Formats: sequence, C-alpha cells, structure tokens
Amino acid sequence: MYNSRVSELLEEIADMLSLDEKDRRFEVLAYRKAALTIGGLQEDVGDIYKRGGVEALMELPGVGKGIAGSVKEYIETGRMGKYDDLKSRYPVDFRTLTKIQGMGAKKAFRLYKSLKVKNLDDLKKVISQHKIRYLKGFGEKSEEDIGKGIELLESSNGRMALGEALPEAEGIIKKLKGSKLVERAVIAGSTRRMRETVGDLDILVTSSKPEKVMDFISKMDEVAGVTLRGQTKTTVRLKIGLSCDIRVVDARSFGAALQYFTGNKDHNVKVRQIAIKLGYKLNEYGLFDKRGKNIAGTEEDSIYKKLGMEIMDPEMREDRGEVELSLQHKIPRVVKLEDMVGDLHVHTNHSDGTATILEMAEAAKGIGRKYIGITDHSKSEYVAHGMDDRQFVKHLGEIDKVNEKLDGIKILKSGEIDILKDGSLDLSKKTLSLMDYRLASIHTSLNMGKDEMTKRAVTAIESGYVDILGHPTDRIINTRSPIAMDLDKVFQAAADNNVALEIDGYPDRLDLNDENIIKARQYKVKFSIDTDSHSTSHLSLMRYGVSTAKRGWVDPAQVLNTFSFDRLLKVFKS
DNA sequence: GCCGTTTTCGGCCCGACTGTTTTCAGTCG
Repeated sequence: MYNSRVSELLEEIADMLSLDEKDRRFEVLAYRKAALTIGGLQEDVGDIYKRGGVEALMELPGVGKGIAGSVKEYIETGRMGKYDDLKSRYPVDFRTLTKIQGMGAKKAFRLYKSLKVKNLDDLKKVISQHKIRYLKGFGEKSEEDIGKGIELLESSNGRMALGEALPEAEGIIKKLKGSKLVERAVIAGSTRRMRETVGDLDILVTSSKPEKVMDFISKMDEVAGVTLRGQTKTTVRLKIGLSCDIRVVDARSFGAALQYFTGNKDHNVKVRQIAIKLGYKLNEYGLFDKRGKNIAGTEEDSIYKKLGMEIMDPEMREDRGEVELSLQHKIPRVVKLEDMVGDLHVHTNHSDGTATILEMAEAAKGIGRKYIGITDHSKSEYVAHGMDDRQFVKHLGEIDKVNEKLDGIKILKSGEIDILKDGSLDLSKKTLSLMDYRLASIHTSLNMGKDEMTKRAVTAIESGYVDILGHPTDRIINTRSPIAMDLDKVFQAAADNNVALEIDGYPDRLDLNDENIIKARQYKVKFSIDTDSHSTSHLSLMRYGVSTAKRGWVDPAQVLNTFSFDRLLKVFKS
C-alpha cells in the first residue's frame, strides 16, 4: 500500500518548499492538495498506476503531470528525486517534528540552523538543556509548549491511527491473497476491532506452504526489516513504522485463532471462563471437550455457538458487557455500513473541498448514497474560504440548480457553521433558515476554559438553529487533545433541544469516539455518522465512522442518516 | 504545481491568534 507513504512524502515536499526564499505558496498548496487526495484513496495508488499508468494518476484530483511523474518514480524505484533533492538541502525530519502542535516547517528549520536539531531526539535534548528559550523568536513559553507537544505526541505510545494502519493491513492481505500461497488471510487484533489507534498489526493466514509464505512476507515492498522469523510466525517492521505479526495457522484452527487474536484480552478471558464452566478448553487451536476432542475451531461463530453465546461484531469485543448479553442472546442491534443511506458532512470547492457540488454528489451516488448534505464553511473559517451570508445565499442557490440535474441522489442544503467564542453562530438567522439543516462546529479558540467552552457549546445548541453538533470534542488523534468541555452538560442540552451529535468518521478525528458515544447514549441523543469529506475519495471513509459507532453500540434507529430522505427531511422540518 | 462553462496562461491562500515582540513571524486549518 503506497498511499500513506506517498502522501507523507508529498506533504514533506510541501513543507520543504515552504522554506524557499521565493514565494512558492501555490506550489506548496498543490503538493498538499495532492497529498490529501492520495492519502484518502481507497484504492492503492500503486494499483492505479499499474492499471492505467501515469494517465490514470493524472485523473486524480490535484495530481498533474509533475506529481504523477514523481509518484511513478517512487513506485518504480522506491525513491523520489524531488524529495531527495530537497532533503539534501533540508536534512530535517519534518514529518515527525511538524506533528508537534505549534511546530511547522519554519520553526523546525530554524531549530536546525541554530541548534542542529534534525529529529525528535535532538529536539528533546535541547529542550531538557533549556536552549530554546534563548533563541531569537522563541521564549520560555514556546519552549514549554514544544515540550507539552512532544508529550502529547509520545503519549500515543507508538500507536498509529487506524486510518493509516488499516489500509496498510488491507494492502498486505491483498498481496498475500494475490500470491496464491495462502487460502485465507485476515486481519485480527485491535485493527479488526477498529480501535482508533493500533499498536501493531496481526495477520492470520492459512496455507499449505508456510515456509514460502514467510519468504514472501520478508520480501514484501512494505517491509523494512525482519524482526523474528519462525516456522509459523514472522514479525516484520513495516516501512510505515509499525510492527506486523503474521501467523500461519491450520485450517481447522482458523476460527479459534481468529477469535483468540482478535481479543481484546478481557473479552477472551471471559469467553475462556465460560468454556471452562462447560467443561471445555478454549485456546488458539480450537475448542476441546474433556477428552481433548476438537469440537469447534474452523470458524469463529461455531465457537461462540458451542459456548451458548451469540456472536457479536469484533468492534464490540471490549468486555463492556457484551459477553453477558451474548449468553442471554441479547446482543443489541448495532448500525452497519449498509444502513447508511446518506452523508451529512461533505465539503466542496465552494469552501475547502477539492471537488464541485456535482462531483461530490455523483461520487456519493456511485457508492450507493441516496442523499448528501453539503456543509461548506462559514466566513470565520477564512483559511477554508468560508462564505459570508451573501456568498452562502448564492451557494445555496447553486445547490438547487445542481439538484435539478441529478437523478438517483438528492442534495440537502446545509453548512458547517462556526460556533463563535460567545456561542453565537457565524451566519445570520435569515441565511440559516434557507438551509434544510444546520451543522455547527467549534474551530477556533480551542484553549478556552472548561466552563466557558461548555457555555459556548450549550448556547449554540439552545439557539434553535443547530441540528447537528459537528466533531464535538475537536480532538485530532495523536495530535490535538479534545477541548475542555463538560460533556454531560452538552449531551443533556443536545438531548433537550433535539440536536444530533456527530460521529465524524474522518480517520484523524473519529469524534465522538467510542467512549463518548457510550456516555452520550445515556442521554438518548441522536447521532449523525459522517465522513467530513473534502475530496471525492473521502466519501468511502464512512466505514470508520460506522465502526466507531459500533464500538459505542449505536442502534441504527438512533442515527439520522440511516433514515430515508423523506423521513429525514420531516425530522429536520419538525 | 494544478487547472480550465473566466480554458493553455494567469490565477490560486487569507485573517485570527499566539508568543514574541515594538511591528512581526509562524501556525492554524
């Protein structure tokens, strides 16, 4: 899977170009846009190239002759000349350093010039020596902030965001299957449970040629090095910076191994205890009776069945009560990807998206959606080309025109309206009234105190002009902490005012997350599971939102965009 | 570097906020 690596290379090229004395901000923008598109692709950019060459690459929005050439070069040679050239001038690990909040390419490069900071380790050293505070343009506070940023970055414990790990795992699975060496190949572990971050990858395969499978894996393009190489298990370090275990299991044990390696640990402990009570033994090789006879193990569901349990989706296996309910055959119904009829958070090039209204609608139709809500930014989001009242009215009129041309999908008129510091909304009531529904989000002044922030959100919720609260906690996985807010008060207000809470499925956000969803469910609120798409390729990120909802045990009846278009419109009108 | 119902060149990404300042640079998104 090339997507995340190519996307990171392009992003870093943009960082380095931004250091040029010449004003190259449009080139920088072009690279960032291409990085965004490729990073969000479902299909591997390597496959796209192999299928259609440079021409196919140039079909991607934001990818032209130059970047397509660089991508081709990287796929064929493993190097990117443009990147290497820049890197020789700027030998700094921008990829890591710019993940620190408040640190961009320019600060990182200044630290290199004055203190020879090339990477995170160097940076930690000069922080502990208090060298930064004496630099021109920096001070005590910046030194402290950088220190805090590093702490946050490292508190991720080397866990990688699911949105990066899962496509990589799926790429490996695809290659394994394509090798014809394996019969079955699946992802297990926290990736299968769709946990928001992943510590390492677990892959299970069945094969009659385990040796050859191990050979194949060791030589895969994704692999940076082999950590451990055995008969049935190989551990490799992946180039994306994740460890990956691949186990070859016997076909008869496949289900047992899958159950065992999916976990989580607490869930498994309870399931094994149930086996023991029944006089059985459960391990990764199968379910065995008193005489040691294998009574289940080929398929995962046969094991749960023999134990008198109802099987549940992997996302629910976190020992949050599912084991007990499963014994009573009362596993609640949870939302599935097929339940998702529409998507209520979609950006276009009228603000910071990369595609037109029509392109987004047709792409959404192409993946089976029946409606989308166009939610472009309001004026406070200057960076995102947010629109003022006058521009918004015109924009809504254009949605009407596109709607007339469309068949098989409908567009709802909306906006992602900024919730200002005082809780007021960034557009006039008159403009807001022209929309079919309103999604409101907090984007600025994220470091407000808890009381003030809570009041801000509650004021917006109580305004009568909000239907959905967008990405409620504003966190970015591994990068930005959630805003300080009394979630109980916010959820209560949302419930009282019929405001739905968003489960933003964009993989960097997953906001609300599973734990907050569980909390919110107690208030009987409605949810909206969206993609927050900024490009056509993002529309299929819905599965991340749905899995997050599953982890929070959300019933499809609680989710607005499982409703038919007519029913949803009625809900919004009421 | 990309793009085109303003079409092959000339547009495209601008303001608030923060921490450093005394007039501003860098980040955010």
